[in-house]
Amino acid sequence: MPKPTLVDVGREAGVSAITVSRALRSPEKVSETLRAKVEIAVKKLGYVPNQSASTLASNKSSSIVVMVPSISNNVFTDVLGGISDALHGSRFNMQIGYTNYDSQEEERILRSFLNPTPSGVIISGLEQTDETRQMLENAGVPVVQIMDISPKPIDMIVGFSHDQAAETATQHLIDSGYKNIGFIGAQMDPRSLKRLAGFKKAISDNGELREQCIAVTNKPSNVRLGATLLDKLTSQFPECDAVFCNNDDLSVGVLFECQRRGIKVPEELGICGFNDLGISSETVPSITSVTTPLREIGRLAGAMVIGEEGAPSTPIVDLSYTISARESTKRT
Amino acid sequence: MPKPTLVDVGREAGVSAITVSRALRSPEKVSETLRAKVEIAVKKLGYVPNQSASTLASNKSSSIVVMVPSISNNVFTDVLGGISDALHGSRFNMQIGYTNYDSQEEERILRSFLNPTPSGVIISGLEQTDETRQMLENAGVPVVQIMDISPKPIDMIVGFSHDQAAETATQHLIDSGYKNIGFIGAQMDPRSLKRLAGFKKAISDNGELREQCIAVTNKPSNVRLGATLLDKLTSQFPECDAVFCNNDDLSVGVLFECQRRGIKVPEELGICGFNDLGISSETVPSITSVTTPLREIGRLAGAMVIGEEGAPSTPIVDLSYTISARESTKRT
DNA sequence: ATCATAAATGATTGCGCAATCATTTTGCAA
DNA sequence: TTGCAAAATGATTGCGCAATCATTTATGAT
Repeated sequence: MPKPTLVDVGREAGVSAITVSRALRSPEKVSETLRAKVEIAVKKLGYVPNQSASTLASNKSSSIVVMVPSISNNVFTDVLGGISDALHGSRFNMQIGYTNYDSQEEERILRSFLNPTPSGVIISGLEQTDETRQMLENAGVPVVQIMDISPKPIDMIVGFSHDQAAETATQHLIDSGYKNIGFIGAQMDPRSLKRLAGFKKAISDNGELREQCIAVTNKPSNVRLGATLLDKLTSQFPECDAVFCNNDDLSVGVLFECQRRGIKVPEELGICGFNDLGISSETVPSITSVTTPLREIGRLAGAMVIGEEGAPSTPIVDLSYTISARESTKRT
Repeated sequence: MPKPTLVDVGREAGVSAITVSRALRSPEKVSETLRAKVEIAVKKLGYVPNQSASTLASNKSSSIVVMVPSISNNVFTDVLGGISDALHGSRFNMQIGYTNYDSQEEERILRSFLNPTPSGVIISGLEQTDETRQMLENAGVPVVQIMDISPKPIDMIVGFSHDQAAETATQHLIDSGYKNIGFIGAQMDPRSLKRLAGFKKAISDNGELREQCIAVTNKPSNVRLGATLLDKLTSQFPECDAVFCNNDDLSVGVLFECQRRGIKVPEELGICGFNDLGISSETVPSITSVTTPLREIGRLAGAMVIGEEGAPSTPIVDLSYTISARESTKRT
């Protein structure tokens, strides 16, 4: 038997199709008895609404488009989890696009996702192409940029300042007594570059910035890369006594490499990571990291994009970060 | 201006709407000149096909539904990455559902995802409700179960045997000279239970299985939990000299706890993890783990569900796992 | 009872596209 | 040139639903 339609349900319940539609979409607008009859008919026939037809007829889909650079990056799985939380129980579902850190790809994917128009868009970062921004503005739906912060978002934005977070973390290393601080970074996307900028600012403000204190790569980040980059850093910058890492994969990798090479942490080398992904607090010694509100970003973005009550009333939400000072920077 | 439709493009190109549709969907069926004209018109108007209308008219959507228990579990991000790889460049897109390890929730989500009928379904595990299996069979589309293995899949299946993998890993511990081997597990879903069964079998085959050698919880897994469960295990099973961990989060947590408590690995305690998620090979000492083909599962499932050439020809694909023996079990 | 008003329900139409079938044009052998 | 198959293009229709407007029924004040 073919899938039942609204007409079938109507026939079963002895009412017209449109009444069934109403009973399902706005139960408060139909009488109690009728609502009950419809419910029974729906159950009996196993009726499930056809999304496409609904979207086509009403010209609005119930999906929230989420654009992230990567799925394998733990940072974004946390954010997606937050969005998922916010959308759970609402009538909206999530449609995820992976841009692979490529603005052109982002534009391409988003273009196809915007027809039919979704109910809202959540998009990572500030670096959309002009075309993309144009599309988003024309779409006439709520748009929430996430991860970063800016005074002029496309529509709304929730995130935090990567420069400031990195600057504060670097200052923490300086305050802990380290003199020759290096920077290790992978996957140098725009937010990573901002972290580098924040690092440079803190160093410059406290003395002289030397180019050899920076070891970065554009490869995707992983634990092993932390070891590789520490090698590179210590060979080009032997007097290095602390490292600020772009993210926690790297900082963990650095710690392990220190253990292998017999470098004492925090005495001979201080280590600070970024994002505080859960393992940093568990290693021995535990690793200082910048705790960022990833899940909260997702949750707020979700709430904002669907206009949920309880969502922030301002379109710009600058969340705080905290330095979780741990053993890896505790020089006595 | 409103979004252009096929009719608009047709008018612009001086042809009928249906010809435009054909030019876009099966370019080989229209003349070269016309194809060019249509292409120009499409570019000029910025035409993007309306998915809903297309789906409604053709009664087939171009999405592949993927059901996974959780997004924050690294295991599934790897698998999703593999599926994403397989689908990239094809005309199919991915629609992801999170079941949160709940069969009823899975059934509910899947029901809504099946109308309109997608082009295929990829679903984790074997434990679907009868209703769910029924729905999937009725849908008449390719279904690929993943992660586990079974002689009678709903349609197709790609995975590996969790019992066997765990049994082999436990045997590796026995062969390494450990005498009192414990089991640590979190998030005891059906596959975890199979691993436990494999563990028990290996132990029983080599002596006597004692209940106190097992410490498990249903909480979601994380690194800290490894430490907690090691505490529990060593208090109920003090003579324990090796642990097989349900997954790598736990094994890493166990290693760190050993470092904190001054337990020598691998001399006083051997450690073996599961899934080999990338950090196990980097810790000091490195941790033995069961390397499982997560990304490959995703890639094959993707290829199988879209019937890509290069996909396996058999509906049941039992992938291999390997024991990556590392320092944490190298008793000299 | 009468009427006014609101609440409840129904009929019609079109969203944008693709399936189907109909028609026109092209290529080319005889 | 003619004829005919094959290729190219077009016209019509309906997918399932929701918006809009029309109609019926209930409610209640006088």
